[in-house]
Amino acid sequence: MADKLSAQHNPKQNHLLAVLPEDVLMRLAPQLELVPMRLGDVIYEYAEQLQHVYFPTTAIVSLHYVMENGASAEIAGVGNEGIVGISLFMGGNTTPSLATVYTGGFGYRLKARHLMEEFNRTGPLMRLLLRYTQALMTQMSQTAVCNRHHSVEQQLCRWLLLTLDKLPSNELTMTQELIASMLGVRREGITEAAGNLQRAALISYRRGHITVLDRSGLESRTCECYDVVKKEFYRLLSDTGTAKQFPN
Amino acid sequence: MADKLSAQHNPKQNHLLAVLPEDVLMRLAPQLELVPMRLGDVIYEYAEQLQHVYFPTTAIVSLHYVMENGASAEIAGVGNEGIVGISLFMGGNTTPSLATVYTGGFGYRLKARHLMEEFNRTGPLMRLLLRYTQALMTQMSQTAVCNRHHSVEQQLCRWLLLTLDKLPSNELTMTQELIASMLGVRREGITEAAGNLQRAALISYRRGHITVLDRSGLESRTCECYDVVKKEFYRLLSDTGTAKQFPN
DNA sequence: TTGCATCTGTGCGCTAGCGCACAGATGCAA
DNA sequence: TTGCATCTGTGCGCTAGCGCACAGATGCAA
Repeated sequence: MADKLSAQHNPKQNHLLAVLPEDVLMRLAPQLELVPMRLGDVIYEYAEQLQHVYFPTTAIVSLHYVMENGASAEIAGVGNEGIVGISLFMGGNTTPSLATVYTGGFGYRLKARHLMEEFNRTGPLMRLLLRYTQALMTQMSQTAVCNRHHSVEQQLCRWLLLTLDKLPSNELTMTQELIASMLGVRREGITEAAGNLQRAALISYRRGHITVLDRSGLESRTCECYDVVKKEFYRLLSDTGTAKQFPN
Repeated sequence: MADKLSAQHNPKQNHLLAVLPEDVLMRLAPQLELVPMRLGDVIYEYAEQLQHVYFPTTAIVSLHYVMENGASAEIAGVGNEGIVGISLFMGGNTTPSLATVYTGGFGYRLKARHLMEEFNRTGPLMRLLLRYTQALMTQMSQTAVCNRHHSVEQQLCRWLLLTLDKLPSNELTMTQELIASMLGVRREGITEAAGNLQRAALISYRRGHITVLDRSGLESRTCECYDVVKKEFYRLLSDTGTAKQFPN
């Protein structure tokens, strides 16, 4: 099993780890622990001291806030382009939001202490993580803008595209109910919007599975928010000053 | 004039500068330049290299995004508790959003080079700014949540309270039109909500001026978002590890 | 192979907020 | 002191999205 895993899995499947200079990655590698991240797993919640950070490879994590009345809203998503647990190095150690796995898969986790040792060298890892954090802030900002001004259908398109960008295939495994709770809208609203997209032959879906058929069709149907976020991630993480390119 | 200014103005009116250890502030102080920040001044815009960062003392700045169709939405606000220009030290040097002064006043500006010199010492200033950035992220997140789930009246209350927290008095100088464009809603919506608050004797207003009469009344009328943001700022900036207390 | 939990589809009444239009109030500039 | 730009108030029709209810489809577990 371990052999099989190491054949299939590699820390460089995570883009942040992939762009680190070799010497930094060599120092971290012995501490990186491949772990399954299962649908519904809570990676952290409010007022909880972070013990680890996670570099997802095939899993996707949602950062979201759950209100007193139980309603929720996603703030940002983290997949193979990022890291879960930024409040560790930002200094707050926790946030009012939750991090929950919404697409099961794998990731590499690293003990808080080991991350901070490398971060405190104030070298490439620190610079990379701060740039990543800024990109994440852009995603949060654009979520706020999009929630304010755009239709459920536009938001669904944006969300599908952002999720797709973190996946190797064009199929998402998730129910409409789950998408609705991520976006903070009614399930029926997603049923209707997804129906429109299916009739337009942009996606096809069956119980719990969505396949994107026409990516550029979705792009033309979404709002500008998707593009803003994508460009900002590219800008911030493709020229990291680490003399390595961000995988596209 | 300069004498009068220095009598009235002090870098420690900005809370971030106030909690810095004396030796750090002493190094920065000669480089801090008191500048007026006038209503409508654009502190930075997209794709512009930051030349300075700003520590507002009496001014308030809005970080907002303007859409292709001209509509806008505020992402977060920065007053005497913060700094404008975090993308400088985060490494991105710009953001897709704009920073515009919406309450005129003063602030201290610091050349990018001088800020980075101190930041790169990786001491108390760096730790403080990263914690502040995390608090700002919470504000952005909560803006997203609030935009999704809460009524215009609740949002207005939240916004008034957050703005009030950055001001010395209980009077805000701004038109309903300006508030509407900050929140990204119709001006008529603000007229209606403000009318309700006035009839409830929580505020009184006249053309361009809003006076808050009953702060706790506003607090009981707003959503949980205000409290989340306020507590998080307090938590992150009151225990900075700089052995000084954050002014309340 | 069937049963059943769960997912998706549809309909309906309701309302918050939008866009537009225009009247009246206000207060600064000349 | 007046004129006028600008701010605030109000009304109206419209619609996106909500909450609720329930029917039918699906696909996994036993």
